[in-house]
Amino acid sequence: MGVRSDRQQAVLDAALALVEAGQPVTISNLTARSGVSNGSIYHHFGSRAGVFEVLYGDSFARCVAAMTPALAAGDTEKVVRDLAVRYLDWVAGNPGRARFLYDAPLTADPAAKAAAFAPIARWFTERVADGSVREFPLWALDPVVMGPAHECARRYLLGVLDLAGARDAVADAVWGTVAPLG
Amino acid sequence: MGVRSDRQQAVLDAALALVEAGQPVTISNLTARSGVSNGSIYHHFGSRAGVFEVLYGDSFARCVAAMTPALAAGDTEKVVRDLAVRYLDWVAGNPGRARFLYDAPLTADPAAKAAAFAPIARWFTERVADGSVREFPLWALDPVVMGPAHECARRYLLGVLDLAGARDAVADAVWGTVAPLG
DNA sequence: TGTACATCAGTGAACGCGCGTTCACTGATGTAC
DNA sequence: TGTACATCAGTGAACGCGCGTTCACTGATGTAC
Repeated sequence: MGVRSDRQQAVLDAALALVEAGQPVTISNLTARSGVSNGSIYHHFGSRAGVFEVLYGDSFARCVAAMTPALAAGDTEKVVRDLAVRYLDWVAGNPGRARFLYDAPLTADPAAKAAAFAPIARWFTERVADGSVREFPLWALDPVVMGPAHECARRYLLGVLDLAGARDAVADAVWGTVAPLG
Repeated sequence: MGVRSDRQQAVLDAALALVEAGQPVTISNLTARSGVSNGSIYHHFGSRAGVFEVLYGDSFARCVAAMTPALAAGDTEKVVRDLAVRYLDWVAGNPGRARFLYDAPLTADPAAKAAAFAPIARWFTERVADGSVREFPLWALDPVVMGPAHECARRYLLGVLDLAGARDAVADAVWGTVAPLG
């Protein structure tokens, strides 16, 4: 999806607004929120799932882009903690997109996701190699190391957890999962 | 819900089987799988949500019951690792119930859940007090400390993670979130 | 012991509703000659 | 400079479908007297 017309953007914006409002992303809700007719939505996106695919790809890229600047810090512990905190802050600032990523996790192909994550993965591979981080299998990076952040994000999106109040505890825990054994 | 009739149990079994098969738990699917008529389901459970409530309470209790024996071990690290591993094993052995707990997290009242979790919470409170475990806020126990286990369980249920192969990495990480700083 | 009635388990056709999708159509904007 | 045609954006009524739920009903099992 190259250039995006005003109408396409209006539909995508409406989809996000609906998710944020906790309302179902139905075609009729999309037409009501965006002012774009249902036929026009099908003309541009092909199907309801087509809207979701675009929104998913968009959101995933934004999320990773918000995290990667953390790698710039020099200190290993600071980088790890900052990655976790940046993720939480992105979720808090983009609840619609985050909900979207969790609700439709099989929408994008894994290869594209892995490519986007590559810089972060490489950073960890290097630190494992030089011992500044505990050894762990690379597949564990997102589900295991970032596990505390993910679970807190999910509960925040359900409305049962204060994410701002969880920042420090999550950063502590995430660093704890990879900190060298004392 | 005190004594449970054969028919009630048949409906609950069918609901679990449907979730395990990845099929939607609709009333018509329940009648087809269980042989119980839709009217009878409404007679016993009041509504579709009524079925879910019973199943949720049931499953949560079983899950906690599968974990608490871990507290019996003497060594602190062993207990923490065993809690994580027992949770993963319960999920692997009861994918239908687990999927259910994750899909309908607001079905049960938090007080009942907290009560069931109390023994485990108390164990951690004691270890925090005597320093055999790092200090962390108690609300963080499930989402943060058990975060790696939860995220891996969720991805296993989506079919994108090998849970048996994740046992060690998860146990390492969970212990890392609470291990005393070296 | 018999009779009348209340209660409860269970049935399955029928309902209204909202969903994603289709389709015939309009109108504006290139493009060929 | 016109004219004919193709292409594309956009419309909105209508479709079929599956859903949760309702409801009038049957039949068996207490219970009162």
